[in-house]
Amino acid sequence: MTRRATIKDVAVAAGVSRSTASRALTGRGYVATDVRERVLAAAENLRYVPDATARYLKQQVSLSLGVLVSDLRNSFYARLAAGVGQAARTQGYSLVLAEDGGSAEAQVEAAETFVATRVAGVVVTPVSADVTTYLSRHRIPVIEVDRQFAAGACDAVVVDNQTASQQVIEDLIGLGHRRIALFIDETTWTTGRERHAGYQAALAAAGIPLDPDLVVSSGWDVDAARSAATALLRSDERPTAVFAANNVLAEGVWRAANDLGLRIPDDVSLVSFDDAPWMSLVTPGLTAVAQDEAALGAAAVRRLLERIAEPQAAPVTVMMSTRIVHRESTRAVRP
Amino acid sequence: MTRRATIKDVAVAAGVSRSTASRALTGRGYVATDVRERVLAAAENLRYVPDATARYLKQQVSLSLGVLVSDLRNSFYARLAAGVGQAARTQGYSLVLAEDGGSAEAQVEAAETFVATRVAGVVVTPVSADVTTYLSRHRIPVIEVDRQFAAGACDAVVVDNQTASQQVIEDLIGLGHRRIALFIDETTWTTGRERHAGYQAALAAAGIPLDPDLVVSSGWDVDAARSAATALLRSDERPTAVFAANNVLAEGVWRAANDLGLRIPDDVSLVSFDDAPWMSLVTPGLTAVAQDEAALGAAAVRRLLERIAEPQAAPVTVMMSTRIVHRESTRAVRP
DNA sequence: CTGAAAGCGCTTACAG
DNA sequence: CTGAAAGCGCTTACAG
Repeated sequence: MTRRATIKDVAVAAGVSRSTASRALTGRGYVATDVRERVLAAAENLRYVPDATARYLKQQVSLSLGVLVSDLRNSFYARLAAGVGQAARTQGYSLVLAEDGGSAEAQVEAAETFVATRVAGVVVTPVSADVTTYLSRHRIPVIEVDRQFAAGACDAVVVDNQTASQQVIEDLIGLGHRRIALFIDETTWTTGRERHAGYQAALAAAGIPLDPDLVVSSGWDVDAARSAATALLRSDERPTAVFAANNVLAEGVWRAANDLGLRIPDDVSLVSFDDAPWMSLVTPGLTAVAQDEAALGAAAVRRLLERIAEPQAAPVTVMMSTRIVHRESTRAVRP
Repeated sequence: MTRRATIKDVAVAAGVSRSTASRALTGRGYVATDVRERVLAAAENLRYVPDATARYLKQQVSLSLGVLVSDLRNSFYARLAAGVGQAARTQGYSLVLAEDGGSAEAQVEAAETFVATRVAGVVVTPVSADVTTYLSRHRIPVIEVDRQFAAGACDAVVVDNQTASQQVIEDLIGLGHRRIALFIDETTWTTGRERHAGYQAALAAAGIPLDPDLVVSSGWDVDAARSAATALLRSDERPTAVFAANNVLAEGVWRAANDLGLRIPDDVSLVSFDDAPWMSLVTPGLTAVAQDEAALGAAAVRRLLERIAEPQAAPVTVMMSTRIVHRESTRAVRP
C-alpha cells in the first residue's frame, strides 16, 4: 500500500462507518466496547495516524503553539524556547518556531505564518508592539516574555528588572564603587528601561550623582559591544565597575577587558544581567542576575493555555523571580 | 467582524467566484489583470490570510519542516536548529521543532507529531534508527545530521569525524604527548565510533601502543562528565593530554581541572571536538575541532528539499568540512 | 449505540 | 478567461 491510511480505511477494515471510527479513535461520543476495540485494532494494523491538518480544519484550531524569539544562538532565547517546548509537549502541543533576528518586520512575517497555520497561541519576545497588534487583530492569543510592548493588551511573563538591577548596583556601592558604568544597548524596551532605572535608583539612594558619561550605549551584537566596551575601558576616566545589561554586552566587556589586558576584578569589576553558561566557566566567574529561562517558558505556556481557555479574562502580567549569583568578578575598590 | 475572513468573503467582496479568487491569490492559472487586482485589494481590505491548514489538506503536503534535536541548551543543537530555520524560511518553509532529550521513544513520539501534521520533511539528529524507520514507513523524507543510524536508507549531512580527530591527536603527538586520553560518552553512534577510530589511527601511525585505560567513558551530561573527568585527572597515571569527544565532555574536563587546581595546558593539555562559544572566552582558550552548525543546517535543508522534489533518487551523504581552531589549551610536554 | 450527511476552507481539473 | 462542482480527511450534530 502506497497511500497513507485514512479514517475511511480504518472504518472499512473494522466494518463500521467513519463516524463510528472517529468516535472510537477520539474517545468522544458513544461506541460499544467491542466495536471500539475492533476500530483501534484496525487503526494499529494500518498504522493509521490521524491527519492533524484535517482535524484542525474541522475544529478551527490547532494543537500547536507559535514561539518567536530573536536568536537561538543566544543562550537566553535557546533556553527559553526549550522551556516553552517542554511545557508545550506536556500539554499535548507541538511547537512552530521562528526567529526574527531582532527585526520587527521579520516578527510580523513570522506572525503571518502563525495565523496561516492557525496556531492556538503565540509566545513572543517582542521587539515592537507590531506582532501583538497583528496577532490580536486575528484573534490569536499572545503572551509577551522578557519584555512588554503591549502591556495591558495581552499577558506577559517578565522579571523585576529594576529591583534586581538596583540590588546589584547597591552591592557594588557597598564594595566602595562610585564610578559604576551602565553598559546597555537600548533603553526603550521595558528591559532596558527598568535596568536603567534600577541603576539610577541605587545611585540616587546612595547619594552618588549621575554621570551621563557612565551610561554607555552599545550596538546589540557582540562585535559592537566589544568595540564600545573597548572605548569605555580605555578612557582616562575608566569606571571601577561595569554593569552589563545583558549577556551579550557582558561578553563584549569580557572580551574587551581581555583585549586590553585588564584584569577582572582587580582593574575593573563586572556584573551581568542574565547568567549565560560561559559565566561559570571563565576565571573569575561572573557575578550575574540569573533568570530561570525554563521557568519563564513554562509559565508563559501555562498562562497562554489559560488565556486560550478563557479569552475574555483581563490580561495578567506574571512576575518571575531572579537570583543574584555571586561569583568572583567584583571586589572592593582600592581606597 | 468577529469571524476570520475566508476566501469566500474575498470572492464576494471582489464579485467573483471562489475559484477565480483562488487563482488570483495563488498566482496559479488564468485571471484577467483587472480581476486579479480587485481580488488582491479585497483580500488586503479584509486582512485575508489563507488558511494553510485547508491548503495543506487539499494539497496533501504542508510547507513546514520538522526539526528534531536532542537539547536546545546545547549550543551545537541550538545553532544547528538556527541554521535549519534560516534556510527553511528562505525557501518558504516554517519549522516544527521538537526536542527529545536523547530518548529514542521521545524521538518516535515527535515523529508521530510530524506525520500527523504532514510536514514535508524532517531534519533529525538521530539517537537510533527508529525515527528514520518510522518516518520512512510513512513516506516522509528524512535527513540525518551529525550522525547516521540509517546510512544508505536516507540522506545525511555529517563531517569527517575520523580525519579531524586523527589530525588533532597527531598535533598532540607532535607536541611530544604519549599519554593521551580519549574522553568519550559513547562509541556506538557514528560520531563516537569515528572519533574513536581517528584517535586510534593517530596513535597507531605514531607507533604508540593503545592503552585501554586511557579511553575513558563518561555519561552524557556535564555532571557525569565532570565526575568521570575528576577521576581521570586525579589518577596516578594522569594523561598529559585529553581529547574530549564533544563540547559537553570538554566542559566536564574543564570544570574537573578547575576543581582539582590543575592548570591547562601546563598540567594537562585539552582539545575538544565541537567549538562551543565558551571555548573562546575562557583562559586559556580551548583548541577545538569546529563545525559550522549553520552550514550543516543549511545543507540539510537544501538536500531535504531536493529529496522532496525527487523522492526516488539514491540517498546521498553530504560531507561538510571541519576546521581546527588552535588556541592555547595545548603545549609541548615537558621532556 | 450507529450511520448518513453536512461542512471546515481551500484547490483544481473541467466545461463553457 | 471564469465558475460550478468535486474532493482533501476529518468531526459532529442529528435522526434513527
